[in-house]
Amino acid sequence: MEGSKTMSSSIPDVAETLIEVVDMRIAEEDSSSNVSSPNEDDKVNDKKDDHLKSAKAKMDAVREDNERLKLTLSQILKDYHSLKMHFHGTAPRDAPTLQKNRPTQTECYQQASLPDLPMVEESDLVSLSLGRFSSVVEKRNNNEKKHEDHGKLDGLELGLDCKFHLGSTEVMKNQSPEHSFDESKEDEQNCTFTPSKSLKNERSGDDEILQQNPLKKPRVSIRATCDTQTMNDGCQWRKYGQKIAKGNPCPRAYYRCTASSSCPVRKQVQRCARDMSVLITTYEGTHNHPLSVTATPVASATSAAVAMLKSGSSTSQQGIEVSATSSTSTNLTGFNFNLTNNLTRSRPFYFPRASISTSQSHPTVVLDLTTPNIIPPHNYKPSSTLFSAMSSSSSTCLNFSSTPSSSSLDSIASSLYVPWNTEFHRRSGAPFNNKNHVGASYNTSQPYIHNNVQTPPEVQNMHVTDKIAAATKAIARDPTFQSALAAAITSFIGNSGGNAQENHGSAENFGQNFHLYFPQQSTRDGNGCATSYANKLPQPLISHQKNLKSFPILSFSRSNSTPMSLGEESEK
DNA sequence: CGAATTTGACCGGCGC
DNA sequence: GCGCCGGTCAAATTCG
Repeated sequence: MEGSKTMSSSIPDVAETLIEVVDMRIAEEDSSSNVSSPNEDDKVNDKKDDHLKSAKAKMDAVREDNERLKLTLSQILKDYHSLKMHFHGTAPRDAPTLQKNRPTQTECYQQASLPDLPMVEESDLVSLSLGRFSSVVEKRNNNEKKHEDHGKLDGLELGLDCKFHLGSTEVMKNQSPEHSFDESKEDEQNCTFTPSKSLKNERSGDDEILQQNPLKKPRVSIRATCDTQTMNDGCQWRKYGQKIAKGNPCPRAYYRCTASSSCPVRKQVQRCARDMSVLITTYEGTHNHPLSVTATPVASATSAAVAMLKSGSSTSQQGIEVSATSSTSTNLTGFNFNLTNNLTRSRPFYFPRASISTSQSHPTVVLDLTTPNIIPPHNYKPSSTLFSAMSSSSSTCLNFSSTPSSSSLDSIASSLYVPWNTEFHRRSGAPFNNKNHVGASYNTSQPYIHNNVQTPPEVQNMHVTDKIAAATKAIARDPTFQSALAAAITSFIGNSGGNAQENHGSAENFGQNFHLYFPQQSTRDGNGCATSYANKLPQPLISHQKNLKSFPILSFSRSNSTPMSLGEESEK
């Protein structure tokens, strides 16, 4: 509210000041041009005349510019006043009711449309223009302790609202609403981040899911076979809690990023109840600090997943249905990365499925790194209808399987030849020996080993998290690949209602061949993990699958035959 | 001794 | 309104 008043007074003031400054400079130049002395010799006079002429010409040009600037300024002022009047005339109508008998949000909107309600003070405008936060404001009104911060928060909320309409994204960290809020909130709360509180105020103007789930941050859940306590993602984490969650004997650990004191990122780590070898790491929030090289891959993957979530949800009219009130799963996109290189030009490397779930009201992208890679059959034919058969589970998209088929493994083998001996693994050689992991009676002393895989020894020896990191690193480090991925997701989702083949070649501007595949069958062969995860989902989720829009699998085929090089990586 | 972890208490959301 | 549950806090404890 204070910011609104400040804005209303400062903008015209600044404009007037600018105009005055412009006039002053013109006057100064006029006076300085008249200072020339007439008592010089002819040559000097000629030169001075020329100089004067050129100076006057410049001045005329400056004058014209100034006139244009004046016109622009006056136009801006006019627009500003117009907008101000418009704002007065629409947003604040139901402000008084907030103070008394608060109506429902719908009632607020209805009242806002009434033309004959009295104008209200600007101080009331903010909270009303942020109807989504009404509950928060109300609660704060009922809370004397927090009431002191009410005005301050309102200003914050207004700023957030504007920023959302500017179209911030997860990737635009510093401009992202959640960060702008989080950081400001932390200022209020002595640098203690409390997602559950800040989440109330979070919204996304162009995100269907987030509009339907305005209270929850998007999450990215990574499922990976991992024999260590946590998956090494390159970030620094501090454990701040542990809980036994319902339905899983394994405790859920809560971590916060410690790379920056104000970093809002949280992660939850929990073993899969049905397959103890599977570690489920759920990330929430976006880092607001520079990431180390080792932290970039996973962060990029999660950011991409969140971007996918946002992009997908924004196209809900084209069929992505995500319910805010019940758990649903949207099988969004299968990523099929064809890292063709010298080793193999055969078949694409699949990342079978993308899914978005809103379990527990959190829009969540699940990246399943546990499932085997799928090789498209030789008689591979597009079939959009068959893809819907893949909608039977909640999981995944980016598949950096630890049980790859040979050819698919070969296809990324070059990107996995990484001397990836992390500090984490050196330190936690005895896996999963935390005394607090009660009920975790499985033997994790051996890495999770899959059979029937002919893999290069380097890759076989790699830990699954190393593979994840290496593969995500490969993506993160290859700008053309990243661009192609982003472009492909965007173009595909944007055209998901049409003929996907029309997208063929859309990524060629990024030096990539871009193919779309339509698998003919489900890509799970079932190490049990993904299926079990699906089984964990509430029944309504499964029943909703028939209503979900299916998407083809994307294939990114590198026209560049050079294998991706990742070997220079070294841990701190 | 400082940093990191543990763990019981607490809080808020949500369903009944 | 109550209880359950997820998530966080913060004092106590452990670790290096």
